[in-house]
Amino acid sequence: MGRPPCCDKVGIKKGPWTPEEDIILVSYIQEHGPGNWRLVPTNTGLLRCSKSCRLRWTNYLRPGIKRGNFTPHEEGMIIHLQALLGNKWAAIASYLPQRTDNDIKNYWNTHLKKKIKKFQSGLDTPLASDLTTYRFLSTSYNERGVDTGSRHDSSSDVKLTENSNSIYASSAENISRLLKGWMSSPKIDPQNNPTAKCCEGTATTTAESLHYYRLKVDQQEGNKVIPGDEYESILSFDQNRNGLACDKSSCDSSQKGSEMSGNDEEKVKFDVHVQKPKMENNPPLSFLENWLLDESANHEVEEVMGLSPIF
DNA sequence: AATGCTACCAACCGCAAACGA
DNA sequence: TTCGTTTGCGGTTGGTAGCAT
Repeated sequence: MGRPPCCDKVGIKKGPWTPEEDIILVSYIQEHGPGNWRLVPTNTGLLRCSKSCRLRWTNYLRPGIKRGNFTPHEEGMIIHLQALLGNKWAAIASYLPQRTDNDIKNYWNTHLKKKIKKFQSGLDTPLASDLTTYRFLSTSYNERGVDTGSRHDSSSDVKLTENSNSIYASSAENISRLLKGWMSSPKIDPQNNPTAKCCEGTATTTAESLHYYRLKVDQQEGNKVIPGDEYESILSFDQNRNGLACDKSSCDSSQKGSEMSGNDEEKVKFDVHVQKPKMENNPPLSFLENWLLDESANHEVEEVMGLSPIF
């Protein structure tokens, strides 16, 4: 027999909160501050359990909460963060300070999951109003091993790269930057670390807490993320260097490239398996904050939170 | 107008981590 | 170190509004 639920006590009210209850709770918290939730029902006379009081405050009454009407930018951030972090709603919410984890979770379950499903099945065509979201769908899903066919190259990203005013970089650039940040400094110097010249790619999250990186090394165009390509070699995360490591032969683009393509354009495809860095030593996702801020660096907040000027 | 279906979201539940004695 | 309590988190549920038939 486990611990009885806190809300099973006799006389404890359940269900939607009334405005009167809200006022009582807010008044109490204004006076005493949030916390010590166990005392809240006792001191206020509310017939609610402490848990319910805390939830009501954090998800609804707390100041600074923005409700409803998720902007395309917010949608994009949620999609992207979900792809990186999984269903860590609290962590995702920390990057959207005006939104609660519950709100984000609800929005994901009711809107975004469907959008992604549609997108993956190829049934949906990105509309102008949805372009920002689709941008993130591309970066977050197309390169993670999900079979998305050729949509990545032919649809949203084509439009993106056509417009230099885009507030976001292309998928490949974004992911490359994300990865750089994820890997964290010190950055490996390719000159001194010949085995590390392919340390850029795309990140996805898997159930095994591994991050799979797939990239194409192209001597003409530089490193590029490519979706849906074959894996050619495996690289691992080097904890000591805080970067990717691989054997030199598998990184030898000329050798591999000629084997693979047999033409002048030498390309090597890598699949990079990277162990997730330890969180306690590596502040989680601080790079993402920087990245998100950087993405909007040339734009007013209102502009970024609304539609991109390309629309 | 009545009924059924779907989407949405506030709130609940259970688990686990954090905290403190 | 142990154990009880508190807090935080993520999954799920249930009520309700809106729409279709």
